Amino acid sequence: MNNTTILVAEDDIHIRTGLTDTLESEGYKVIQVGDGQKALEKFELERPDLVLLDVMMPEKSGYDVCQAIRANDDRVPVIMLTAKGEEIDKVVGLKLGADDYITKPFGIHELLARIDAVLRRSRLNQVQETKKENNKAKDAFSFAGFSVDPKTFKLTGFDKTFNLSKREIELIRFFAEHPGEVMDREMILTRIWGFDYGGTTRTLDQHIAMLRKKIETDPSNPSIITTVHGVGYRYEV
Amino acid sequence: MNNTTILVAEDDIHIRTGLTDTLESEGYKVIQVGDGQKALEKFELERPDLVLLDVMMPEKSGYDVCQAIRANDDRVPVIMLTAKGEEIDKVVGLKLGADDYITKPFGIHELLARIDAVLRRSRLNQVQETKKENNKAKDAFSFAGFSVDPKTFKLTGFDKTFNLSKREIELIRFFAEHPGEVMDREMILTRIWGFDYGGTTRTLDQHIAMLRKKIETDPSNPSIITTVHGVGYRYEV
DNA sequence: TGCCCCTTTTTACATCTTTTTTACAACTCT
DNA sequence: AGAGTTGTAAAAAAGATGTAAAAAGGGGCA
Repeated sequence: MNNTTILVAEDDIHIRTGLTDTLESEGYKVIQVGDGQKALEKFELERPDLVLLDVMMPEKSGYDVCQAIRANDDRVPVIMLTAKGEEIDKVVGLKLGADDYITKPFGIHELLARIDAVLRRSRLNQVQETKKENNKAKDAFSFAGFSVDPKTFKLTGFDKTFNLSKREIELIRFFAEHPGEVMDREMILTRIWGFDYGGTTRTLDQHIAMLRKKIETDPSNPSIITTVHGVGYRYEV
Repeated sequence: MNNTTILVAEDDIHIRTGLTDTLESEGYKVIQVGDGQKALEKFELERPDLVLLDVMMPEKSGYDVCQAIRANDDRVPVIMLTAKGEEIDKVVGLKLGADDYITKPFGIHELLARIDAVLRRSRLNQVQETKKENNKAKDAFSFAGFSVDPKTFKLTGFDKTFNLSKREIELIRFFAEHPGEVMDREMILTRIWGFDYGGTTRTLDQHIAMLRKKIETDPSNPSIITTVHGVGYRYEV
């Protein structure tokens, strides 16, 4: 278990609750607020270990909040969330004091990786807590008899080798992490494509079809990733 | 037992009483009103723990009520009920302050899940009550000697395994939750198909027949789900 | 910049599943 | 027996999925 508290400041209710649920399921304590003013209040009150700040918020923008936080705490890690097209250069470039930024929509792995990274850095700064590199994300894993190597983007097994794309790796990893469970489309899209992915659900089907071509013996009659009509897909164990 | 009070504002008498009955049987205290004006009055008077607001209501729309509530209480969770095709984006998008919305017709499980979710969040905000994820909805349960797993959509038992559809899972769960009780058709349709389901009652019979094919030793002479003539069905204990 | 190549997303249509309705035979109750 | 109810196969409708191909996006590089 983990005692790290994260303050999430984001006005979009769906993104906010999505973030909250995800972070809580990762073992973080989460405080969520919907505008910049409340973010500051909660920050003073709770002194979280990390702050996720949406740039566009009612009352006070993420920029303002970040500066205000930095004015009396130059240590707590701050990650800015920016929508595509917003001027992200300013966040880092103008030295508002943010430690990182991430562009929406972002997938869960990307977010968790950055949170890990900034937390690790801030802790190294505070104590000389030499923490072993715990980078599970890049370790090879096995899937339905294949071996998947995220470092080389290769899938090998049964005397075959395929190159995988980034999405394919993410998808396979996701299924590998949930053997036997039915994963519904919304959940997959949210976790891999991002909390506010706006695209169609057919994108996912398309990727599934591509994956099946590589991993299934008979792609038109899949036995590894099966369809659960009206819900999603299941990685058969 | 539960001391949570829910204010239900909905003009359709059938949906409203259906909601009320259901929520009360779940242990919530319910205050029901039929228009937006009364919703506000009751809100001030009773200060419920959660508000269910139909968007289309006489006197004052759900939007208006939501805003008015938010004007002096930015904490109480509000869930909007919208008919299919109504512009739901506005609910969340225009930042009226609702915590969630749900599109009619909705089944009871979906509603209860969302109520649980927003209540959990609002409580997490108030106290730092770190509550473990208590997701009963996804736990496997047993039914007539079978095991039913909502995570995998599989029914296993007696050396057999079947894949279940979403409706079948819902139906089986419903019976499993009410062993020995006679469940009348209207109630089953309301709870599973939604509070304003418009279809015929034969739909249910058809689904029962399908279920019996999977679970009964002799489907034409059922012993697990029996018929109560003129009323509905019963899950024999 | 403009072009090329590769990945990702969207589109479009065929196909397949599930759900619902229909139709009629069988059944229940009085 | 008669009226209403239920069982259930089969048709119909609704909806979801598979997938090829087009379109869009995104570097890298001349």
